[in-house]
Amino acid sequence: MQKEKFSQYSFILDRTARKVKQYAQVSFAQRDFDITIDQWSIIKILFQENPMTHKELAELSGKDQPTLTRIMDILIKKGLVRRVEHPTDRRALQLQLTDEGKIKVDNLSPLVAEVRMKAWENLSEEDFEHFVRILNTIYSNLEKEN
Amino acid sequence: MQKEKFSQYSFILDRTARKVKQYAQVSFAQRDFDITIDQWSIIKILFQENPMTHKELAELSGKDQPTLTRIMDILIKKGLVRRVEHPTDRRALQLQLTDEGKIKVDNLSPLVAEVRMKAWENLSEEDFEHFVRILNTIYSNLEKEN
DNA sequence: TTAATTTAGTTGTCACACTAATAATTGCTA
DNA sequence: TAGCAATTATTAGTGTGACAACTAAATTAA
Repeated sequence: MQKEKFSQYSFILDRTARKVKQYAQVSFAQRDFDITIDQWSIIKILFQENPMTHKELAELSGKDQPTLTRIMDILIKKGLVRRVEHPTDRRALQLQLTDEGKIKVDNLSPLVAEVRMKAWENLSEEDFEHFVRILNTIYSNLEKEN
Repeated sequence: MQKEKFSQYSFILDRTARKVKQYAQVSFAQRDFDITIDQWSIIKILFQENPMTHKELAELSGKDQPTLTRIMDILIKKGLVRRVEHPTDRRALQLQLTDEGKIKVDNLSPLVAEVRMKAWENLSEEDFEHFVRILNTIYSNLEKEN
C-alpha cells in the first residue's frame, strides 16, 4: 500500500462531515428552526424512545456525557425537554420531551429529511451501501484498542 | 428513494470523522508529539509549500480564516511558525515554518503515516476509490448553492 | 455495617467551527 | 483623484468535542 495515497483521507472525511453539518445548519437557519443540528439529533432520538437517562442518550447519540449535559441544558432552556427523577436510582435523571418538543419534532421532521437527501444526488443505493460499510469499518478499526 | 434509509448517514459520517480525529490525537499524545491533529495538518501544508498567506493556507487546509488565525497563534507560540510581512500587500501576512517547525515535520511524518494507515485495515484500494468519490460527491452536492 | 469501589451526572479547561462585525489596506470607478 | 467597494486579517460570541476532576449516590467487599 502506498502510504502517500492515503494521507488525504482524513482531510476528505473531516471536510465532508463539516460541510454536511454546515449545510444542514444553514438550511435550519433559513427556515427559522431555531435549533442546531446536534440539538436536533438529540430530540429526534428522544422522540422515538422517550424517556431515557443521560447515559443512555449519550450512547445512542454518540456523544460523551459532558457534551450531552451541555446540550440538554440548552434544550431545557428552550423548553423542549425536561429532566425528571429516575424512579429507582437517585443518581440518575430521566429526560423526556415536553409537548413543545414533540410538536417541534413533528413539524420539522419532513423538512429535515428533505435537507438530508440533498447530499445523495448523483449517487446510487449501492454507493450508500459502500459508504456505510467503509465508514463503519474505519470506525471499528480504530475502536478496538488504541 | 426511501428517505428513512438515509436518515442515519450524517450520524455515521460524523462519528467516523470524530473517531479518526480522536484516534490520531491519542496516538500523538502517547508519542509526546505535543501538537493537535489540526495543527499538524497546517504545518504539513506549510512544509510542502512555504510560504503563503493566511487566506491561501485557509483554503488549502479547508479551514475558515478565523479558525486559521487562532491555530496560527498557537503554532507561533510554540515556535513552529512565524508571520512575516507580505512583499507587496500590506494587508496580508506571509506564514513560514521556523527551523524548529521543519524539524518537527521531518521527525513526525513517518509516524503520522503509520497512525493514519490503521484506519484502512480490512479495506481495499477499491474501497478507497469509492470513499474518495462518494465523499467528494456529497461535498460538491452541498457546495454549489445554499 | 463500615469502607472501598463504581457509576451518573456536572463543571472546568482547552481546542476548533461558524457567523458577524471591525480595522486597515487596496482597487475600482465615476 | 476622491470616494466607495472589496479584500485581508482579526476579534467577539455561541456551540460543540475531548479530557480531567469532582460530587453524590449506589454497589461491592471486608
